[in-house]
Amino acid sequence: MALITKIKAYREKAGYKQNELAELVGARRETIVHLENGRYNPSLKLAMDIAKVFGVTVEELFEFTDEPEK
Amino acid sequence: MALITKIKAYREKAGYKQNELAELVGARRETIVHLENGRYNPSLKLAMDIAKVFGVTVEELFEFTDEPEK
DNA sequence: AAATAATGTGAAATATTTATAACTTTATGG
DNA sequence: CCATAAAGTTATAAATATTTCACATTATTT
Repeated sequence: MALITKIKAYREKAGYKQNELAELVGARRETIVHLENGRYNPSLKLAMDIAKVFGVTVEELFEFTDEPEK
Repeated sequence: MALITKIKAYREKAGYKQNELAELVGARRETIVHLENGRYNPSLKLAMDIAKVFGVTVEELFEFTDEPEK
């Protein structure tokens, strides 16, 4: 399961730094880094909080593909 | 943060037992029980897999309220 | 009413996410 | 170029989700 996300694109479009987005959703900057780079499968709450910041659905922001992680 | 979910309503409408839904999404029956009863904040992957079974969005299926859990 | 199926509970073990912190690398502005 | 900001990495610890298992309760069928 590989995670594809558009967080970085939306974040830059909105003009936020990673640390600003982190603060908006009550997470650490490193967590945002890891998510933008598809490191892991976040909690539903965090995913929804981020989607809400950008006014998009979770489905628009995240997609799982079936490839087993190498 | 309290989690409200419509999993049970959709599951019954679709005619699945808890163990059948669990198998469809590769989880344990007890996990479904706990989710239906709002015990915890699932992973995004699990939430999306369940939503896909019912053909609805994650937002339609799950909602977080701000009340701190008692 | 008895038997069985379905749902619920809770504890212990395991897996995974998230936080924390310290450091590196890359971009950006003076 | 130099200074600083922003982004990325890695390791460890802490928190939380999920599995596993064993049993309890509630519903359903005969």
